This record gives sequence, structure tokens and C-alpha cells, in this order.
Amino acid sequence: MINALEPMIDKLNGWIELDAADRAGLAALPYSRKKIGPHGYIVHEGDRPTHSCLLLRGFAYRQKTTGEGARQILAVQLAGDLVDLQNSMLRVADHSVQALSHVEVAYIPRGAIISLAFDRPNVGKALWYDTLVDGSIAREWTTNIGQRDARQRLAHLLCEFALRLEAAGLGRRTEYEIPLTQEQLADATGLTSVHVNRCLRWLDGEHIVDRAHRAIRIIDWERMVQIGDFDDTYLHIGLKRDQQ
Amino acid sequence: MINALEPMIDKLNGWIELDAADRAGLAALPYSRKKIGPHGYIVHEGDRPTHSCLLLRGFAYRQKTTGEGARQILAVQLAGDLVDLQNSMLRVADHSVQALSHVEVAYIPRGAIISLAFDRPNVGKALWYDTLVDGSIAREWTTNIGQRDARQRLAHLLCEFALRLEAAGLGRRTEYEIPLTQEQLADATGLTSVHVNRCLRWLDGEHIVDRAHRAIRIIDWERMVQIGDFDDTYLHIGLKRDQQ
DNA sequence: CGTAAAATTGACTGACTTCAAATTCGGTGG
DNA sequence: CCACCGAATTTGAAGTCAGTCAATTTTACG
Repeated sequence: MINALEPMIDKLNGWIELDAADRAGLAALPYSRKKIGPHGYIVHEGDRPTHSCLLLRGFAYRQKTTGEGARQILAVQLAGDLVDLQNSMLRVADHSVQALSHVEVAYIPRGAIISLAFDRPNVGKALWYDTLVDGSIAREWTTNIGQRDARQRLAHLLCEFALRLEAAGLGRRTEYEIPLTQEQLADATGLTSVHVNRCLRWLDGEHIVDRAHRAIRIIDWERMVQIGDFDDTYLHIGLKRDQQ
Repeated sequence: MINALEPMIDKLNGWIELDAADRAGLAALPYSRKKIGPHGYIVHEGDRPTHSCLLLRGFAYRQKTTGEGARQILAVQLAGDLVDLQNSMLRVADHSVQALSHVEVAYIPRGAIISLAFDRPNVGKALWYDTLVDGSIAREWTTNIGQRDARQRLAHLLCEFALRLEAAGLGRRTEYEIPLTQEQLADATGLTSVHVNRCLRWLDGEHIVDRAHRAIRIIDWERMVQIGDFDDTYLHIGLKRDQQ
């Protein structure tokens, strides 16, 4: 029987080599599964979570809401992502996590993760790297929103999704599916949905991307990279290979 | 003799209670000191750092530069901050750290920190919390830049500095000094220096803040909080008290 | 299939940028 | 201690990118 936590173990193993005991320790983590529909909350800002949350299937996003009700999407999470080390380690969740599609999640008691992290240093390091890579992506998002114009922002985001989905084995960089509405793309880039629409239509008209439903086909990857000022260093794909 | 690492130990002790052995372990970390002038690089994007860097004295900032040369300031660091766990743990620095004022830094071999983190779980947890709080602040910055207008952004940032400096014992929330130029404030908020100037002048004219040199006096804290839509939860000040 | 959600489009507006010039500040060397 | 000079701040005028508002068309899914 395949353990439901396998995708997470594989992802962590991508950051640092885990031995059999490390993997066994991870596989033995207690958890409870739950299915959640689109828009459903996985973690709510202000909660005092006792569990960490792992995304087993589907897509989710992290977001914050300002006092005026504006929403900023902070990250998009793929299956296998430990969605909530951020929140569950701190006492009060400072942001929400919501389902983008139908998702299945595993809630793992935070105590069990912390113990394992310190019992098995390689697991601890892998978890650490995972949060560091999350942080690196967050910094690039800040830069994207703060310094690039609308077209660049969108192109950059679409390039990021392409590479992350490819790395996770969930698509190809030139053809993938991600269930984000234009309004959600807007909230992720600090734009309005109207303007996101105009930019997408432009990319479409220039034959750089081709859109059908929520599927994206990047016709001209080189051009897209150039428009989005995209450099994949910040994703730290291939970290393990680099570490020696 | 007072150990130069004391401010860091105090800060970490603010996240989780450290016992004598934890503190001794931290105090025994090997390090080399270095003085760096304003604008000098502490870590350069693209470096493969072998050391982590602790800010002993002065102010520093983290930044990324886009392919077009636009600069985004990602964080401002105060004395006592471990400025570079982010970068030094990953193999390639994905952003730079530069001195804002005359600073003194301590370079600590990353191996020594990693060993200590896993030998003494409390130290590991404290370091972990430290990066998590950094992450939380980063998320609020993203939200600030993505969703708030110019006035709100600036007011929010100035409120953040006020509380962080107060928490670090480096000023009072209603009166503090921070050596940021208006151009740097602009790069931190995704605005232009011209517009930052206009917003500051407005805050000034409304008698909400009073500026002299790089010192800021917040005359009307309540109003400032309201204008900046500021809620300090994300700073996780008093985390230890909340944790039990 | 029907209906609510999402995408699309147009006209108009405005917050912020750009460019350029004048003024003030601050640190350093004489 | 003061004079100097580059850096930082301040101000004005004009331009533009993206937002707002509102209506229409298309899509998705229960």
C-alpha cells in the first residue's frame, strides 16, 4: 500500500538525501485526512492551529486580507506541499490557506513533526530547506509586485507556475493546467481582474500563450521568459545537486 | 567581558526560553568580526556563502534587483538580527544584504550553526522561529505593496519600524531614528522617491508625524495606525508569552 | 440545461510616475 | 569651525499605466 504522505517525502527528498530511517519516520507520522471543496478554508487567519497541513491532492493558495478587505494571494501550493509549517509553528496563524480546487489534505500534529525534525536531523534540514525555498519564492513575489509592470508580473508568474509544475511532475513548462481565475491572478499580482484580462489577451494576440479553459500553453517560452524578466534561480530547483 | 553575540542570544531567547547550556552553546559559536560602511555589501546575490551573518551594530537591508535594474528592498534588519540564515542555508544567495549605516557584523560558519541547532533543540527551535517571523513580516510586506495605496504603505511601514525598534530596545514607538533615505523608502514600498516625499509631506502637514533629519516622531499614533491599516499580529511580538 | 460565475470589452478617471529644476542637508577636509 | 560639494529633499508640470464602472458575452457545473 502506498502511504499517502509519499508525495511530501519525495519532495523533501529533493532537498536533501533521506535514508530509509528518515523516510520511515516520515511515513509513520500520524495524520487525519480531509476533503475540502473549492474556496474552503484549510487554515483560517487568527486560528491557533495544533496541526500542520499537507496538501495531498489538488491546489491551494495562501492569502492575507487587509483591514479594507483587499485580498493578497501570497503563494500557490501544489500537491505534496507542506502548506502550513509557517502558520502551525507560530502560535497564531497570520494568514489563511484556502482550497483552489477540490483538495485532499492531511493534518499532522505539530508535536509529531517537531519531534521528528529534531530526532532525525536530515528530516529537520529537509523541512528547514522547504521553508527557506518558500521564503525565497515569497521574496521574488514581493519584487515582482513591487518593481515590475503588469505584463511582466503576469508573464513572470506564469513562468514560475510552469517550472514548479514541471518539477513536481504535474505538467510541462510549455503546457500545464492551473485552476486560477483571472481574479485570483489579479490578487496574486496586485492588479485588477480587468487588467489581468487585458494582459492575457495581449499575450494571446501576440501568440506567446494559448489559453483554453484554465489550461495554459506557452507557445514561445523564450519570449515569455524575456517579457517576464524571469530567472529561475530563486526556485532553487536542483538544490540537492548543488549542495554536494 | 560581554560576548558580542549577546544581542542575538537575547533576541532568540525572546522566541523560546533558552537554558544556560543553550546560551553557552550560542556564546561559544566561532565568528569573525568585520566593519562595513554604508552601501557596502554584507552578502552579494549569487554568492555561495559559507557563513551566516549576524548584525552586531547598525542597520542593514536585504534587496533584490530585477533584470531591468529596479531594486526591491525586502527587509530592514536591526542590530541583533541574524541577517542571513535565508541565504547561507541555501547554496546560492538569492538576494543581497547591504549596510544601511556603518555596521559591524559577525560571520559565523554555517556548519557551526547547523550543528548547534540539532545538538540543542531549543536553539534549533529559536532559529526556526526567527526565520518564521521573518517570513511573516515578508508576507505582510507583500500584502502592503500589493494591496495598499501609497499613503497606507508608508504609514504601515513606519508603524512597523516603530514597534520593531521598540521591541529591540532601540527607540520608542512614538520617537525613533532609522537611517533610510526617501529613495530607500520608495524601494521598500514599490513607489518612487518623489511620491514618497509627497506622502511624507502630507503626513507632516496633517501633524501626524514630525520629521527631523532621519528621526521620526509619530505625533498621533492612533491616526497613524488607522491610516496604515496596521495590525501588529504579524510581528509576533510576545511569541514566547503566547506559546506556553 | 439553466444559472451563477468568469471573461471580455469600452469609456472614463485618477493615482502615481516621469522629467526637470531649485533648495537644503550633511559630512569631510582644510 | 567653517567652507565646500555631492547627496538628498522638495516642488511643479505633464504624461501614462492601471483602476473604476458598467454592460455584454461566454463558460462551467450542479
